[in-house]
Amino acid sequence: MAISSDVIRGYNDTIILYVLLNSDSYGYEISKEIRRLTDDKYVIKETTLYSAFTRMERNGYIESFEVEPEAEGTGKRRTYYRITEAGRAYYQEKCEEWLLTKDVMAHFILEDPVKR
Amino acid sequence: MAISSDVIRGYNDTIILYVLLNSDSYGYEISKEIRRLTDDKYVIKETTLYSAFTRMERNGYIESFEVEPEAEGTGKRRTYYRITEAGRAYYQEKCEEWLLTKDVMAHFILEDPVKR
DNA sequence: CAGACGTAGTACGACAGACGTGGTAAATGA
DNA sequence: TCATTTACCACGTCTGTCGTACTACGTCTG
Repeated sequence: MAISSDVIRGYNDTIILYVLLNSDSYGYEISKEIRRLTDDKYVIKETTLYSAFTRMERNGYIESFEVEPEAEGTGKRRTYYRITEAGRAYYQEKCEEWLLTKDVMAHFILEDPVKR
Repeated sequence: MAISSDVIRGYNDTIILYVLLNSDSYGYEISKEIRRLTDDKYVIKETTLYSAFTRMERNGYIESFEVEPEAEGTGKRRTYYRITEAGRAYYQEKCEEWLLTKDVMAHFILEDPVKR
């Protein structure tokens, strides 16, 4: 079963910010990193990714900067993103909210130990 | 912190179906039950609840029946809902999906043991 | 007995995140 | 040479959620 994206709705931002926590990155790389981390269990859609960038930059959670391919053979021009202080704070908040959500949902989920 | 509803987006149906698993119920009662189970941590909005009913009935996950206040002093007319077989199957699916989602999200959440 | 509050439900419209479709363009590999 | 990978973007649609507003009955309290 693939994860329907609506499940994660509202958490794509959190996922992207997590990737940016330790190093600046750009769309395509972030997308690959998410696939890598989840063993392809979650594949973010391109349009979702780029619209998240727009939204988060508008909200001040990330900043962008263009990187031209100075060295030859480094591919095309890229738009890098850097997480801001506000972004880090927002990430923290969303983590706490997630933990709360997990607790709440636990009341409504019957796990089937036989099936797992 | 209150749970922003968008977090749970797509899982309100699951939550409602859980309440209906063991007994038929109606809007107002289901709403109270959700609050009770979560210690008021999650309060479903009225409009969200009733639009979920419409959607789920359309999809065949629940069936409705009217109950008139036969005995005097039992309040107003109520619309009861009953979960269908398709609804039970859907609930099971969503549970499995939730477990998968939890696993995926775990990669992107840093828990702060100090703060908890 | 008036008004507040709890019970029970509905209509309508707006918003926002996710995503489908389709496109540009350069670099790489077979 | 031609497909594939890399890299990004515009536009429009869909859908779940929610704000606002409304109806209507019963009960409790001052």
